Amino acid sequence: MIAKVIVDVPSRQTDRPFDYIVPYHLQEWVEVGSRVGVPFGGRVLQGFVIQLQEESRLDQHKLKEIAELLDAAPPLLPDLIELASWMSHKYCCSHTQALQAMIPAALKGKEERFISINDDESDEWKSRVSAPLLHWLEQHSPKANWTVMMEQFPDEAAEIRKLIKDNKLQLQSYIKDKLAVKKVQAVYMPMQVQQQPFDALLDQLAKTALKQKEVLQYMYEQPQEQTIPIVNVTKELECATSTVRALVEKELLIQIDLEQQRDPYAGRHFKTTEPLLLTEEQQLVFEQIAITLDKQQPYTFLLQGVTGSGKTEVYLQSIDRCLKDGRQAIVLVPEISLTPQMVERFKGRFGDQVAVMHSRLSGGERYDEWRRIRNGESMVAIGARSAIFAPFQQLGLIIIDEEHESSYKQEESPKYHTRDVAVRRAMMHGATVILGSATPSLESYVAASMSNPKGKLSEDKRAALLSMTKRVNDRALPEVTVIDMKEELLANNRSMFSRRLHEALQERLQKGEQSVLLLNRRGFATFIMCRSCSYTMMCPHCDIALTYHQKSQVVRCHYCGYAEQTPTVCPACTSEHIRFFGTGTQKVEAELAKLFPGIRVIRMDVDTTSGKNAHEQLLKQFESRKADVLLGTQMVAKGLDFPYVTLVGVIAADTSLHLPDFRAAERTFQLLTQVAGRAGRHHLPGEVIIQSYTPEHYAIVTSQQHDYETFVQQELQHRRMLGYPPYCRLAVVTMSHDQLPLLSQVSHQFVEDLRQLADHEGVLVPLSSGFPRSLEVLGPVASPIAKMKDRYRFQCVLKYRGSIDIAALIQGTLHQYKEKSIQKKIQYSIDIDPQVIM
DNA sequence: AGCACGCCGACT
DNA sequence: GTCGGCGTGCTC
Repeated sequence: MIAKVIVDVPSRQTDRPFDYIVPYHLQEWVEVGSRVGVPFGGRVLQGFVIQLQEESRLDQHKLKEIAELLDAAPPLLPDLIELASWMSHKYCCSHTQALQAMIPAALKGKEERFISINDDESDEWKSRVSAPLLHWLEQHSPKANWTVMMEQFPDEAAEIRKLIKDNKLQLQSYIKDKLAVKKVQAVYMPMQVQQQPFDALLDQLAKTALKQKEVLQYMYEQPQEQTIPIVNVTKELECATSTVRALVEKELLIQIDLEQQRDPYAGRHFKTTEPLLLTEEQQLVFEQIAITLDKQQPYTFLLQGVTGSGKTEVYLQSIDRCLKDGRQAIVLVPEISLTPQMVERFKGRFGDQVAVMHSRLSGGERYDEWRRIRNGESMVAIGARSAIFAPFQQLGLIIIDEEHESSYKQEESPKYHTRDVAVRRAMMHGATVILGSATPSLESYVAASMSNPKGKLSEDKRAALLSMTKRVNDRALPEVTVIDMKEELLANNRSMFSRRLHEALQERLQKGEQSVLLLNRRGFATFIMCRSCSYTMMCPHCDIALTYHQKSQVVRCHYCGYAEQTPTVCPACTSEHIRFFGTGTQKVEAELAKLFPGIRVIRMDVDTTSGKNAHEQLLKQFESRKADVLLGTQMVAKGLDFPYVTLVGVIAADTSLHLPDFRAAERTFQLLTQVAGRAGRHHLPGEVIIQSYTPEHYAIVTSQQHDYETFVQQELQHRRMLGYPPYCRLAVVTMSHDQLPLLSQVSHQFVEDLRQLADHEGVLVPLSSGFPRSLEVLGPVASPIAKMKDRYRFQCVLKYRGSIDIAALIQGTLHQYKEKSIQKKIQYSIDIDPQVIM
């Protein structure tokens, strides 16, 4: 049998299957999706079997054998292999990158090498190495670690290679996993012992061994061959481990290693909840979803529901319906809103069937949760982005909550968008997708509403828009006030708080209610600027301002890691007026303390949330009313639900409006709408105050009125005028090199070649022409970050429309560069803007 | 990505 | 005359 294997080398040249013979003893075990160790170019590499086929006589003589099988059960299933292949094409990444993204990092094996002395050879070679090396080899063979040897005897590397070639020494290597399964030592009483009368067993113990007797009795009373971890025994009976060991020595007990699963939620109790009675609106939505679930045909719903309309309950009941058919469900949530509150709702309804995967779990915990899914113990996976690859075999439902969130796009290769992958995966399984949001992304909204505006199912469509406009219990949306900060300035108020916000805060303090303050900034960097000469500290390797880290008193580049001490005087003009600028969360905090003496503030930013559970802990403190104000960036806006919050203030709504990003207005609208939903979710009425220098901007006006529809219409008009998605699709090709002239030359060449290829296919037509298939190539121009890690960066933007295989076009162009020197030195990065295929 | 093979400068 | 630089090319 021949296995086609994708080897774990992320390079363009090796990004294809290689053939290996499946050795006889592995024939029963190697499957599509298996992870194997294979000899490749003189070493052993990890690889994935993507196909199996019968041997043909033509090629087998040059083929090598699979060296080892790395897992008892294949970590990947055929559907994921197919999905990976689709991803590698669509997102222009190697197959191995796509495959690797699907399994926990714990399963990324690395080669480990050992060297041993070949016994049956003569001793004459021993004079060819130094005495210390020979001694070391003799001591450690046959498990002498190669890496250790190379570190200790670097000068003798060449001679060692020769000795291996001459068959005096032998090199062995195998793949070692990053993380092993956690084992606990456990004991059980073998049947033949347990069948004997207890007194007969006692005879084998010393009369004085009272503790051993206790243990023996305890084990004797267990059900037949019940395995119990030793720690449990010692805890229960308050005895030492050695006591148990003594019984193992006497063969009264047998010790084994028990695979243990780390349960990140161990010891927490989740209150069981029953399905709630749905409101009329929820019921209508649920019925539509139930129909497609029952049909088991792929379908995508965009569920637009105002904050507080009870989307989660609809999710829960949909999942329940899906589980009843014996199919599994995936729930995706933005990383930041995957809070214990959220987990609790799902665990409360579905109990242990829920597996949770997020970045705050350790590698081992994540691996264990993944294994629970893989072996069928778990039927519901809830997690961030990568949980879309949960290895379920019969997927019935995928839910993407807050589908507009930008964190669903992965920034590193493979640069996939979770939404697109979800729709694709659902197609393969006949599963239903629910995209939920109060403020859907324009591309989803347009795709769903064009596909099916009335929300009625029809046979020929695969998507529909569903909406919920009423809040559960008919609570009113909070009153939103927009303050024009220009007027504050005219009224000689130079503080960052408007008079209105100041009053409102004062009022909450008096009443003992809580407030949330949002500093609307993307990122949280604090940079350093001289107030005298406006010199800004920049990274010498990247075109990026250095960020200031308070804890370590250094300035650091967060793209390349370059760091230096924070200066006390300006390096350019030696002025002492060098200051930290940035998020200003600290500045806001200081001002709050000045204006409201004794105020208790919890600040959430990079500095305060870097620890493992810091984020969760801060929120807990706030929830238990240990603070009056929660102050922070975007992260305070997501999914929080505190009963005593009656005021939400946005310090400067327009800071995110003027970013060089065509989605800036959309992001601002979404953020403002979301924070507005934070206030007054319970019995106390809420108030929202938004401060802005451009209060007339449509993103601000419409968010004040909670008017998604009007915002969309205005924004669509802009997008159409400027030629941006959803009126076209975008792909950005970024190229980088350390020599600017060469980079410029190659990128111009690239654009020219791409145009030529597109023209050849008859699609190089301006978008304005109205042709169904059209493409424009813009650039090359310097990237927004013009230099990174000493490499200059140029980018080309492709705008296109219609059924154009943009990835194939780009790859086809790059493929033309036969000159290896160019191919190697220039680095390419290809970014496909998310597009909803429905 | 590694690692081997191969063709040109500074050393015993 | 050899050691070693890293440019080019291959890995089932």
